[in-house]
Amino acid sequence: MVHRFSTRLLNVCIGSLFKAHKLEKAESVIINGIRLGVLPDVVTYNISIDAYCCFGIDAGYAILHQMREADVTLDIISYNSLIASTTRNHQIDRSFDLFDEMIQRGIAPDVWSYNILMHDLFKLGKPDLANRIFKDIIIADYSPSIATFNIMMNGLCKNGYTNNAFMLFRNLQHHGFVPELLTYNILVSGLCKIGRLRSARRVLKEIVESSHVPNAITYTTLLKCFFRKKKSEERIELLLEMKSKRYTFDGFAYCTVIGALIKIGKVKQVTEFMVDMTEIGIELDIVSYNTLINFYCKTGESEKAYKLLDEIEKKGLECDKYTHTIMIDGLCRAGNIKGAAQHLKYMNMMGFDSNLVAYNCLVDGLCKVVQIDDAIKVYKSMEVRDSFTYSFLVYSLCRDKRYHFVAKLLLSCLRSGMKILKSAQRAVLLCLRYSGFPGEAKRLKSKIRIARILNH
DNA sequence: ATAGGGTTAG
Repeated sequence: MVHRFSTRLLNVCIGSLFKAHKLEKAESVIINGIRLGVLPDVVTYNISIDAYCCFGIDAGYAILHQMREADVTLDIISYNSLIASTTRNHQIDRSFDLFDEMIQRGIAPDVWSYNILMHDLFKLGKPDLANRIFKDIIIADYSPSIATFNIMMNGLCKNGYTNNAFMLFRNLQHHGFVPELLTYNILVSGLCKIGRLRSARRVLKEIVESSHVPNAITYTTLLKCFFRKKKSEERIELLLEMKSKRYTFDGFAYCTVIGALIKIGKVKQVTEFMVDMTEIGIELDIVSYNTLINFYCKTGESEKAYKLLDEIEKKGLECDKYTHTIMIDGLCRAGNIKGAAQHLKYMNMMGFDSNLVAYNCLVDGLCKVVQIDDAIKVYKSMEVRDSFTYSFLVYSLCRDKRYHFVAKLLLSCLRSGMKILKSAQRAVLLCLRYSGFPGEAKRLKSKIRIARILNH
């Protein structure tokens, strides 16, 4: 009895140590426990799996081996934790292997396992398969949890079936299903994504009527949608509503609002919100810093931007690829192309997973100061390109009257299956037509058509 | 475990 109590105490202890990211401390507590005769049980190991999975599946999987060596029997929770972490670690394909392995070991999946599996299938863009599992759960009466329904509705929304999600929601309600705030937020987000603002607003009303209190997530989702839709009156109305309920106005909301206001050039309002944010005492994270640095880059206050960079370092935060990209874009805007190129080099040295946007900013910057040959040089050195890269180049090549080169570039872009703005395509055709090459324009047009058909 | 935030063109 004493023993069991000690192990429970051990578990509580290492649980909070892991939560505080004190891995080594947790490890030493486990080892000391063993020395004192307090043996870890399956719960101890499951907590460890959860903690180690943030370093990848293999780190979590290693705990399974430890369990086998310690002769502790794996249970369904061990596997569910592992399978759930495949989604977070972008290794969804491995979740199916783990599922097989689990069944082979004679561990029967529970509702959680099926929930995770559904979620993975939706994430992989396979709503049909997810739907089949959902039906199985219902038919076999696996006692679906509220998460089952939430995952189902969210997955439908994310895969372009928002209307079906809504139908499911009404159907469930009809059968006595009581939605939680999360359920409502999923629907609001789904409706916003397909631009059905009015329905989204109606759901907001329903939330209040059902005596739930909408939270910051509800509001930021709606607000982002309003900003995208350029509905200025509703935007202001909603902003006021958000501000009047201060407690729902968190760092996420501030970043959304400030980011959107920067985009539409409302400098004065941005400043007000920035003052507000610091007065409320919101702890700035790297995303907030990026937002603020972007603001100072856009207003040309580079000293302030650099000051924030110092602050990031002092706080022990780490600049991410967004910070660097924003700086590169800012340097270009300030006319310091050399500095931007240097910063990009530095960024490459640091080894970020993607520097495509930063390259695009440099190409755009070079185009804007009409150093088109340099822009082409950078373009040629890029390993990955997207429609932005091509758009920047196409427009400035047209302006520079390099018709044949731009025609070639446009075709290679389309042939590689890349989408490019229709207006950029039109620009090239118009250029050719009105510069004495109507025949060439015609030929290019049919080539574009063929490339489009081949890509479909 | 399932909902929300930051960069690039037009």
